[in-house]
Amino acid sequence: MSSVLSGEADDRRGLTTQIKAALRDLRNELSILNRQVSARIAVKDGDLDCLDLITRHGPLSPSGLARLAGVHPATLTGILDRLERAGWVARERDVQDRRAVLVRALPQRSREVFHLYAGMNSALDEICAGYDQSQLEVVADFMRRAADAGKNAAQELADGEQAAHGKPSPP
Amino acid sequence: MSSVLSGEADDRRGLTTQIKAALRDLRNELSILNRQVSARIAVKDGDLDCLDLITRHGPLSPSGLARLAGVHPATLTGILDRLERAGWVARERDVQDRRAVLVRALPQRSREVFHLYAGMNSALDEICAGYDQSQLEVVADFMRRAADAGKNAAQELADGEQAAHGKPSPP
DNA sequence: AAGATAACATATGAGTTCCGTATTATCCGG
DNA sequence: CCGGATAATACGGAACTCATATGTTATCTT
Repeated sequence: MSSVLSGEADDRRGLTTQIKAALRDLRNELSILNRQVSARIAVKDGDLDCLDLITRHGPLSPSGLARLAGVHPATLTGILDRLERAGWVARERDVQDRRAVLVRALPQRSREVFHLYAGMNSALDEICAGYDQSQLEVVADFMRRAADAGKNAAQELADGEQAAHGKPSPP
Repeated sequence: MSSVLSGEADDRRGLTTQIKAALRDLRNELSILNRQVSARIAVKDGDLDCLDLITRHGPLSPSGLARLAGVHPATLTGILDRLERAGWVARERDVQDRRAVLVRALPQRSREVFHLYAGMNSALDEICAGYDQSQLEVVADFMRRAADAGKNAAQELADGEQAAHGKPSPP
């Protein structure tokens, strides 16, 4: 068989491994950056994750947010208490369903956190400037797929947890 | 002025914005995945971050790890206590400097966590299979740069914190 | 249509974690 | 050797997490 072909296959395998390693690294560094930013605005890093979710996924209910963030509902109450007390978010009752609450991010303070990410932001601009358009498309595409894969993997783990403690598997 | 050129510039700007959004999303999803994995092995998610760092950056000292992970040294003592008690890592005294300690990951249990990431792992294999070699190189390269940018940004924030509380700026 | 049931958010409290500071052990320069 | 610096940990108060309980409102059942 062709050594050229198997050589290419090896390269691909190696690259895939490199990508996984880079992804672990990336997650870790971004996680640390997140921690530093959190410390600056005097919230827990989990709180900042939630704030980010609230900002991006519009006004939403605490229970929805709990599912989205993968935290216990009671924990989320505490998180929202802190975010609300510090003026990051507002709670308002849902007019459709008066049991429910809608949480929305307040725009004023959001600028602060944006400013803290300014360094990372401009660094990313510089990095992106080094690629051509089709390459940027590849990168954006890859990251969206990877994020989706992460979401699915997390969901499967959550479901598995469910199955382990509850009924084995619904028919 | 050329509408074609400004159109391309607009596309690039849009792509850069998309990449930043995708990166936020990616970080968030991976963070949630991390939380689920942590819950499965009964450790805090910060603990898992540290375990990952220990695994990847070989045996290292608690103080080095504290710097690397961006956590308070006293907090790290607690983290290591938990990881050690559960059999994830071992502490051993450094023979060169008997004040110091070396922390190393124990291989046995590491397989468990590997298994929990199996779903994500195979999903990434599939995703990577959809790109050709040069595209994979672009992705790997981008992620390494982004991780580096994150590290620098976090470092700058940490230094700024230092400057804010200590001397304004050393000459 | 009325009552039972479920869903939503939050209160409560026990157990755990975080982190500023103090303590102990060790290294290094003079 | 000794004084100062550095590594890791001990300690304790404040803060956090989470299982469970509670009060309110919606939805289902018959």
